[in-house]
Amino acid sequence: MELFALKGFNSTSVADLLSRTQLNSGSLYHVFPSKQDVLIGVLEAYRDGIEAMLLTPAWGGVADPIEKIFALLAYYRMGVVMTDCTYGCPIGSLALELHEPDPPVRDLLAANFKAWTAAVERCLDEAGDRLPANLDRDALAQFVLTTMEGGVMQARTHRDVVYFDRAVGQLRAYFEFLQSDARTKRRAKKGAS
Amino acid sequence: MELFALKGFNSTSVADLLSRTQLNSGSLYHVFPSKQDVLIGVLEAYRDGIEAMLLTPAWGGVADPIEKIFALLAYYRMGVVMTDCTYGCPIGSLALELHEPDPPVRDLLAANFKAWTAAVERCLDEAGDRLPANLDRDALAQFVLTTMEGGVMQARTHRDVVYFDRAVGQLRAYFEFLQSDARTKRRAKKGAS
DNA sequence: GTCTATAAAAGGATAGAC
DNA sequence: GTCTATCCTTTTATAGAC
Repeated sequence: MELFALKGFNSTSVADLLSRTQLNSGSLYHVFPSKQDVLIGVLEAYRDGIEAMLLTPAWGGVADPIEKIFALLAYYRMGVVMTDCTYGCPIGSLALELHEPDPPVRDLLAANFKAWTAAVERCLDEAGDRLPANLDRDALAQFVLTTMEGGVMQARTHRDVVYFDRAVGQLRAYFEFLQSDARTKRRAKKGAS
Repeated sequence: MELFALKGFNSTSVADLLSRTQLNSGSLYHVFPSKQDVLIGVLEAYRDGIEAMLLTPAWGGVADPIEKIFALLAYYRMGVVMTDCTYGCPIGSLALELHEPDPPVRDLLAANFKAWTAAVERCLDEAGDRLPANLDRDALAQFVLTTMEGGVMQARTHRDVVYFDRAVGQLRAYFEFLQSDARTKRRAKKGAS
């Protein structure tokens, strides 16, 4: 996970993997028939570890569902800052690096995105009537991921976290509009009833 | 440009470049001292060609400044659809593939993003008072890029353009709120004067 | 299951004639 | 400026002993 996140898949050699894991060629290949199988193992680990490795640390002490969404983004921000804007989202990086991934790899990338947006969607559901009733929660959850990935990409490229912050700031503004809209509609409904 | 967009930088071999260009090793290396210099040439070509290769075709027949922004996104959508969701934004792909690019490469990636967002920002300026006066146009222009890159990433990963469409749909909703907000403020101002 | 040694291929880049 | 031939390194993966 560490090496693929740091250098990507193609730029990580099997020799790198052996050196980092202190394994010998025979041992690694005994478990993983090919380098791609290591990638599959890594993507499965991310998918299965989203709760323990991402959501739990990101949401420590945060109860409000909408703030949980921004806490998730803040957690990625921390990753960006701590690595001097060289690291972003390992899944996103792999998704763009591998142009024509084999189906098992592509499916796992998609599964990782799905797990991520599903977590956000649960927050949106929890937010209840603070958001408009007619809101497409699926689309908004995806849009949060869109913002994170696009923001991370620009922060990395410019080596400046402000590009991430500005993306999140715009998303925050959008959420404010949505909440304000929900309030207006609630009042109108009350008045009409 | 074609090969790097299709396969990425690392997965494009010099042999690929020679075969596609019908050049011999000696000729290519006579002009480009290394493979990275080819990349630099490609990134310069994108940067210098943004008007002719991107804006002009994307904006054919579109006059409204806000619609020009969405026409730009529609142009990328076309690229996604025409390649069965395998192709996205070549700059974004390279930006995430190259984890620690040499300064000249990184600067050119950043310059490409800058040229792109600058074009969007000009549209925002043209939109005048249809958008709130206190709007951070720089941040919003970047957010359009964020949406495009994040949307393209998910469409490619899921091999389904609907993920791109949903991202753009959310951006559109945000723009509607911004325009509505600008109208409200204009009325309030008129009323006060 | 793990070890060392090595195969087999592909990669970027260069040499030197023309 | 362009040609062919080739060097040298890195890379993924395997062989076969232990």
